[in-house]
Amino acid sequence: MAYWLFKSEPNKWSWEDQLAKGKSGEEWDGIRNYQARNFMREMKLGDRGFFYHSNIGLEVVGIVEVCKTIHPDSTTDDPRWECVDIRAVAPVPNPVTLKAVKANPKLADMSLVTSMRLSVQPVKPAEWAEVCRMGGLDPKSV
DNA sequence: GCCAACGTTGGC
DNA sequence: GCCAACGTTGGC
Repeated sequence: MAYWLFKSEPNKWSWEDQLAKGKSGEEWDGIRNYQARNFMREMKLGDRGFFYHSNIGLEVVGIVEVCKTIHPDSTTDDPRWECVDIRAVAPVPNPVTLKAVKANPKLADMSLVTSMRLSVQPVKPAEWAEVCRMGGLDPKSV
């Protein structure tokens, strides 16, 4: 299983919005960046991801999973843009802030730190476990 | 609201 | 194919 990180501005699409969609999930549309799209193409059903609030909050607030693999983005007619669907799995009991990520030497190479502007990012298994631990989650249970 | 980083566009 | 101009993202 692979791990990812999804960024969203909470005033546009928040963790609460995602939670409200429940098990059916929601299209992760609006991505207009090739790198981000290419990562979504690599995603498989059941892959896990962090849900990160950018701009407001600046913290990892939830765990999501990929519930539909790559398909055309319904918000555009441009065939270049595709996306996956994700659904909420669990909230993070103690949201992990960007500040805390930056302060943790183990996470110095995380894309969140090194590729600040990328809106869909891969997360290494060790980083996944570390952020889960910081958030108060057992990595084995999510 | 500012501005740095960086991706994209378009003229040549 | 280069590179300057421009637009967007996102932390601060």
